[in-house]
Amino acid sequence: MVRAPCFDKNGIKKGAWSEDEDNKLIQRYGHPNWRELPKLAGLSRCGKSCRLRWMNYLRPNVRHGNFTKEEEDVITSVHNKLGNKWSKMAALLPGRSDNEIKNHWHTHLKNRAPKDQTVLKKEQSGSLELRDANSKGCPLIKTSLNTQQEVEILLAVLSSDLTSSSSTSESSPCSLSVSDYAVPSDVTPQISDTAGNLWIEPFLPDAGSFISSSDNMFSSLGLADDLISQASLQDYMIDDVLLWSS
DNA sequence: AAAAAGATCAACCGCCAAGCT
DNA sequence: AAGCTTGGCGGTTGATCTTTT
Repeated sequence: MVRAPCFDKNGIKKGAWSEDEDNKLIQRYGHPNWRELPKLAGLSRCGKSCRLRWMNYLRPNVRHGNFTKEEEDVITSVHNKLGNKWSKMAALLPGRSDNEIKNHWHTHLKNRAPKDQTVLKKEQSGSLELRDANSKGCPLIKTSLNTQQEVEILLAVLSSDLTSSSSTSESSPCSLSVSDYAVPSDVTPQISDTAGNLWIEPFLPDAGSFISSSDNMFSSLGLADDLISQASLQDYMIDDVLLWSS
């Protein structure tokens, strides 16, 4: 299930690694420069290929095989909050490589998402929607895109809430991601509901568990403290919300 | 039994940020 | 300040394996 070995025009070998190559790489590991390492080890590989082979298969304590339920829970949880941050997931799962986690997500976990989950959808106009996947009607939330920071707050709040609510019910967490949203920096934030109230109002400061359990997430997004405070959540029911941008 | 379709996963590719010159 | 090098990350590919028809 690997690519057949071959050589490119520069004489660099590509494709599956042989046992002999693995041994040479292991013997030379520790050199501070990945690009120099293959020369010293007598390998016809590029530095990147050596690094990848080492990180995914040859480094000590690397694990392969079935993922445990706990590992899958970690992956699902991080994915719900941060999207495709495979390296962050790998940091939380000793012995697992980002590549393996990524593969496992695409082949096993991704398809387990329920059909009635709430999903975000990027609109052609650049607006942002939150809607039930089965609903053909109005989106739960629809807003003009604002600053990248505003979008990240929106996604962070929604994904965290839906994830936390899933722990007390049978429903599964929804999948949210900020990766697809490029937001013009000069657009004035405008998130409001049909009555013209600021969208953030349902999330007025509340020193509840939401904030304390989400500090790391917000910190990782680089959000200022006052914005984190604004993003706190109280009695938020996703199905009750219908917000439109003006 | 054979062909087709789907699933798996190792490895490659391009982009980006940080560090160095 | 600008350009270059390097390591790291996430998306994608493609060969092989497994299941279905």
